[in-house]
Amino acid sequence: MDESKIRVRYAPSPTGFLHVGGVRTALFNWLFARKNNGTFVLRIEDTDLERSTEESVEQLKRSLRWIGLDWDEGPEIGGLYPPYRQTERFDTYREAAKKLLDSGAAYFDFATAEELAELRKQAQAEKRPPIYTGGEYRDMAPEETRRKMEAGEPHTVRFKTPREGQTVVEDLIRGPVTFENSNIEDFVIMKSSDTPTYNFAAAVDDALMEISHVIRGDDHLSNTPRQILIYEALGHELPAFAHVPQVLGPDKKKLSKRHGAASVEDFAEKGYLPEALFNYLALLGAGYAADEEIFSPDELAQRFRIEKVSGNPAVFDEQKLRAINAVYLRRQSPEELAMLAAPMLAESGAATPEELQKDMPRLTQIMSLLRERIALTNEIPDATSYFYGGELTYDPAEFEKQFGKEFVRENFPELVERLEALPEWTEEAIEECIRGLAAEKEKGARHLIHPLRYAVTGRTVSAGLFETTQLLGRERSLLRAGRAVEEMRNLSVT
RNA sequence: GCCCCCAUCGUCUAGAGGCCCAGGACACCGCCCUUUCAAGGCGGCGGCACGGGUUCGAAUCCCGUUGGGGGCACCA
Repeated sequence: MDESKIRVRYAPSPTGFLHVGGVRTALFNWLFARKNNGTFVLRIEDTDLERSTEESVEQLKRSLRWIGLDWDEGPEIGGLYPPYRQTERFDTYREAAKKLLDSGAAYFDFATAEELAELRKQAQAEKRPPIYTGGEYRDMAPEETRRKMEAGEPHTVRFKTPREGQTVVEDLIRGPVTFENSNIEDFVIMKSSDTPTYNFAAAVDDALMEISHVIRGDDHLSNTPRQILIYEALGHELPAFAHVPQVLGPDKKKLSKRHGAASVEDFAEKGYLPEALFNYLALLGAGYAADEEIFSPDELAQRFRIEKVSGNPAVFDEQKLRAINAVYLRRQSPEELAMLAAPMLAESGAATPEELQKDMPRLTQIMSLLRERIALTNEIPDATSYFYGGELTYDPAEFEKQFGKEFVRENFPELVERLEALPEWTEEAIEECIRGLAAEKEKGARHLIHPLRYAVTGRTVSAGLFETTQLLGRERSLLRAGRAVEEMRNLSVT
């Protein structure tokens, strides 16, 4: 196969945020294109004038770029077959419709909405499938049609579906899927507003844009025979089809906002890295070997095989995404993380932009301490806040737990004095100081470490205490430790 | 109701007739390391939906049942 001829497309309709299920099919298209040196086309399917919005178009492009899916042809880029927005291609569809009308593959239908609803009701009552076959209009005499047209009667254009035979979709993932033509109604291709329906516009565009592989959500599988019929009537060679399953929530229902997060921006907001979402989504149902799971987009593309994509719907597992995100976070350099953290800290009010500006090297060190302890970038402000500011407020119950013990009461003040006297505020000196005192008192160092940790960080968990204390700085550490000594003395002796 | 798709641990999956009394990852549970929490190391729990075939042999092939998903618009 001539690889340069491989053309795929992602064709979203701009009616809301970019759903992760959507990104995943975009992703598969992208991977397939990159793997085969093909072209990845972005086409905006905005024929639904009611629901399509300009914000959604922008949002869509932003989300795609955020996660790293760049398109080779499409809006803002151009390409061989512009325009890439269906609302700008209406003439093309009208022309194609005319071609089908002329060849007899389609016909004008004058049935009103009420008549159609009535037919549907009737079919239902008789427990027949509601398949509309055009009634008197399908084979109406040309003169009669002309007369009605001239009278200005509202009409649609319908496809004259063969009453017999079968249409088979050769699906790359599922194999041949056979549909009885008798189960396919004479579907509308041009609405009475003289604009195309989805099935028509999509098929016409895929044909004209020379799309070689249609990779899309499997909610379109049952549309495919209609599109094949259109292709054939138009005299175009068929593309290959691959229908990828939906992404489900934990309750096996289609993933939605109800599940917490469903769109790319939801996950971005929650603190996920684009690389991590990319990696996770690509893994979800793509049938990669399971021995390793962390891959770059290029590696994923090299290993991607469309026919290995699983045919069954995949449940979205945020815990796993989170785990992968943690891996990516750990892979970032402390410098990169510091760049990421600075604006977050400023925004959260934990530190002022000035002090951050002044001391990026310290933030960098902080991030290298905390890198392994966070899974989402959102956790950064909370995880680092105690490195900034002065005195802390302690939870009385926890404070008492840490400082109520006799050993602590007797020796913590001494520890603080010794720390104050330290000539050098280094990790090593601090450690020696603490361990030294503990040894003198013949107690495990942990008896001093825990209360000191609580005193200087305000929490019971942190990175290693010695390095933390060094990074906190002498002044801040001693201020907090001294304050703890005072509060300790206020504890009632029990 | 009709049409279509799908079915391996809780979840994502490996498995394309013997290599599988089924392997990995996440989650969970232990242990080790250790100043706490992570990270890391080691170990554990846990699954071929069910019933019939085909075959010397089936997670793998066929049929059915059940279950889940999707579609049945002048929406995409």
